[in-house]
Amino acid sequence: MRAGGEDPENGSKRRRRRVGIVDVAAAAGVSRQTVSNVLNGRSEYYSEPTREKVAAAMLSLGYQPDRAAQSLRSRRTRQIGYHIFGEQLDLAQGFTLHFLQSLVKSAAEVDHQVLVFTHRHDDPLAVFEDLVARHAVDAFVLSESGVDDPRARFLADNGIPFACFGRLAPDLPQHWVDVDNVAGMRAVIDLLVADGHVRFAYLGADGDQYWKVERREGFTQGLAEHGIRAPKASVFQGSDQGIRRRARRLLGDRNPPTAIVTGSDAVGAVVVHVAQALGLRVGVDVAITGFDGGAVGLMSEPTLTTARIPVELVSEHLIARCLRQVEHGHDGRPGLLLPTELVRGDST
Amino acid sequence: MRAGGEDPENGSKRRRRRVGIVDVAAAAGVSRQTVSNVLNGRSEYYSEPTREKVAAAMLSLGYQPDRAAQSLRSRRTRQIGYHIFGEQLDLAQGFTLHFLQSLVKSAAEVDHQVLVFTHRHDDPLAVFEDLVARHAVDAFVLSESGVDDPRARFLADNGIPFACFGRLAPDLPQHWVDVDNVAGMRAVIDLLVADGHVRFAYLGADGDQYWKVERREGFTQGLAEHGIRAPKASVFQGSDQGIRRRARRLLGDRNPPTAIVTGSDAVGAVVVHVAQALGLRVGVDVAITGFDGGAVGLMSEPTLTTARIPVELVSEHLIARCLRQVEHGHDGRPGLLLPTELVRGDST
DNA sequence: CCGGCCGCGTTGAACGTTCCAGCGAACAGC
DNA sequence: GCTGTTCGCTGGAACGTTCAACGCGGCCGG
Repeated sequence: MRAGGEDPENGSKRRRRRVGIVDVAAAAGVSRQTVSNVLNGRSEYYSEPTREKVAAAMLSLGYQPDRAAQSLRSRRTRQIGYHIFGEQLDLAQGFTLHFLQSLVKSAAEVDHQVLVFTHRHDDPLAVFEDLVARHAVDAFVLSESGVDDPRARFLADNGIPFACFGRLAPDLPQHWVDVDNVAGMRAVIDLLVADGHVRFAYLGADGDQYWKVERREGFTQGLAEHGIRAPKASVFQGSDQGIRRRARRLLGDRNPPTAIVTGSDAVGAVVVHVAQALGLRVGVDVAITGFDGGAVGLMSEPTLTTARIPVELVSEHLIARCLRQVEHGHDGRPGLLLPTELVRGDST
Repeated sequence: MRAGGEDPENGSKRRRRRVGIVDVAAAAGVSRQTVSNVLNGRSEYYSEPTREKVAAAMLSLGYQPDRAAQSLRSRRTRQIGYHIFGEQLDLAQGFTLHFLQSLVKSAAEVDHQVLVFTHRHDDPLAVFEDLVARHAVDAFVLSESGVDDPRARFLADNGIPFACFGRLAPDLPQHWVDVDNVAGMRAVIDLLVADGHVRFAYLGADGDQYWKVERREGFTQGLAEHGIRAPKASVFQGSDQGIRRRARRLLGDRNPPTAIVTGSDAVGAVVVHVAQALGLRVGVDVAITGFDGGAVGLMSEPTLTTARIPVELVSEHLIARCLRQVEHGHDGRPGLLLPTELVRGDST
């Protein structure tokens, strides 16, 4: 029975009241507090038979706890804030949405919800304080966080719980989860070397985010391990346009690389693009790899060989870390580095 | 002064209490209710001088209303639920995120927040009812809504406020905002015809969503208006792979189209891709157009000529429609059709 | 001069939950 | 037998806000 109209049963006084904890208590023949205890799983305060009675009553009355009331009294909102940049106009959007979906799912599993917000341009940090002051969220999840992320610094300074997707400076509390970009990239190189490639190039988006630097590092380290030296000119980071230009130049060379490693699926897709425009068969004439494992790589043709980021694990851990801080007031554990998963596509 | 530690000023009793409406009332020398009235802008219940006193007190105390308490008493959460599909693995993701950003911004402007959620697979509709029953949200915004969207039908049946980005069946309350795809596509055709194109083809993603059908319709209508007939074979809707194949076939023809119109920027980018792989200069040898005006089209090379969806307007109206229902219990206004904006890129 | 109404306020009572202190019974230790 | 402790449970009192109802002076129409 969904919502609905009249209900004579409870028409004695005024308008129909919401079924609350008191109704459940009455139905189960216990006190409010006991119902509350059952609801919150404080198993040391009730016996098994009581739990069953209460559970039955809740079910038959279709009881749902009221978030607002719970929040007011317990000072916990069961909501996690996710900061989304307002302008962000690049191809990483696909990945961001994918991550957000995953985050929402992970939060739902522990009965939490995700509140998405943007900052005001005049004071980008104010909104973080506001949201927690007004009791809209318990904690924050930040993605695209740089090592010296001002948001993280601000939150840490104010003792507001948070967790970042991306590493943080050592003097900040290590509330982060990240993937091992170096290892992931090295695995990609291993695969390419095993495939017999000898001439390599690296293309990535510009910026000094940890992951961008690391993936490039992974590239050179991986090659070094196989005794291959990457010439300076073959490693490039730049804008979308710059990458296209460089890719064209590399591939038009009379001694072109046999494998182009890129810093993300988005860049990889662009390079595939350029290669095909030059009449090359990707996966045959030249190998191209990405990094991420999201939709972009899967939808490209040919599909990209890539290091998949375990998005589900990442978000799960981020949520867990937030909750730990909310409950314990801190999270003693160090940052968490997760491995990527090598996914072989048709581009190599 | 941000948060902070000790504050001797109020150390008389227990721990430091949150600054609430009563503190403001005391500081301003008025009653709780008056502060509340000022806060909620019920201007018929207070005079201008009182308003100023209260405002000054709020400012000096740094008062922020507590969302939880407000929600509990007023039965309004000031939160809007946005449903995001859990699996969605296509290139429209970029647009979805763009739209979400815009929605968040529009909501923020009327002091509302956006709660993102996904459905459970066993009962996709349950979560909608849950969220409103537990007082987590006041209303829902649905995007990617089909004409006969089951979510919209469910919400309408249960009297839950909502607004859709996308048209709805006539027997449903017309809580929707949409763009005029037909007109937008016709404008694109007009431009192409003015540029001297004579042989056209249409490529779009498959599916029977209103917008997909409409954009295709706009294509044929637009051509008809100029006395051009589009042969059956030149109009195609299919999967990503299918589109690539068809594009290759079209462009490899000995009498290829001079302009390829596509149903979205994502498809447009793919087609640009294919054309370049065949050695064609997009914008010179062949014109290609998109539809959306998001990042994909802007980041592609050359940039796509496209019909831009006024995302900001759309989300603004969606939020407005939600609020109207929450406040009035309904929204008498009919669906809203917004025009697109023709954006000329380098692909034509 | 009276009744009604309007402008501007006020106070008590919710809203639905969890916190806090306590309480009886059972069960132990000495 | 007395004290202490744990288990399971209870009722009163918040949490910070808005709702509902009412007060009171002044103004207006009759």
